[in-house]
Amino acid sequence: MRRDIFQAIADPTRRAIIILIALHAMTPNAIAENFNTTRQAVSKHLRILTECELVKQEQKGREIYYSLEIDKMKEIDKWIEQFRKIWETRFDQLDQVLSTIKKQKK
Amino acid sequence: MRRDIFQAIADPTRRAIIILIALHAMTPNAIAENFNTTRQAVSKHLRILTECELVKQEQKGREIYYSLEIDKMKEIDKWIEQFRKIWETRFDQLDQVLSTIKKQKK
DNA sequence: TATATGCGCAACTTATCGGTTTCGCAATTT
DNA sequence: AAATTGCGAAACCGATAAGTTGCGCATATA
Repeated sequence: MRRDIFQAIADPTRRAIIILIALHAMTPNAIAENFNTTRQAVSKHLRILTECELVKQEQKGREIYYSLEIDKMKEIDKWIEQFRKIWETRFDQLDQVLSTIKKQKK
Repeated sequence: MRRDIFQAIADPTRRAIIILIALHAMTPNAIAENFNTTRQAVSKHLRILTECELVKQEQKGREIYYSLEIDKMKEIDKWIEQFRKIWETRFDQLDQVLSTIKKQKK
C-alpha cells in the first residue's frame, strides 16, 4: 500500500485527528471521543497516518499515545511553495499596475 | 459529489496536471500527451478539478483551454498555516535553548 | 456536403476506501 | 487468579474512485 501524505490529508476525519494531536499526544480512545466513530475506525486512520510517518506513537503501560510528526507537514508546505511563488509574482504585477495608475492620476 | 480541494490534490496525476497548467492554459489532448493515459481519463480529472473550482476553462473554437485557478490553492496554504505556527514556535524554543547553552559556556 | 478532429458525457469494470464486527493479546484492576 | 480495559489485526461490506470503451455533438477541413 503506497500511501503518501497527500492521500493522508484527503480524508476530513484524518485532518481533524491531525489537528487534535498536533499539540498534545492522545490515545485512540480519547481521539475517538471527539468524533462519532468507533475506536477501531480511528485506529485505522492512525495506522494510515503512521504508515506515511505523519504520526508517532509512544507506549505507556497499556495505553498508546499518538502525536503529530510536525516536520512531515513541511512536505505539503514545500509543494505549495511553487504556487506561492506564482501568486506572489502576480501580486507584485498587480502592485506595479496600481502604482502606475497612481502616477498617471497625479 | 462532495469533493473538496484536499481530495483533488490527493491523486498524483491530478497534482501533475495542476503543475502543468499552472503557468500556461492547455487543452485536454495536450495535457494527456504528457502522461500515459487517455484523453478521457484526463478529462475526468479536469472535471473533478473544475468541480472544486481549482481550474477554469476557456473555449476557443472546438478547443477548450484549461488553466489553474491559483487563488484556490491558497486554501491549502491556509490550512498549513496553523502548523507553520507550531513549527515556527518550536524553532524559536530551540533557538532559546541554544542561546542558553551558549551563555553557559562563556 | 462528407470527413476528420476535439471534446464531454454515460455506462461499465476493477480496485480501493472507510467503517463495522470479531478476535486475541497484553496491561491493569479486583 | 479472574475480570476488565486498551489496543491492533483481520475479515468482511457497501460506497466510491480511477480508468476504459463507446457514443453524440459541435467545429473545422476536404
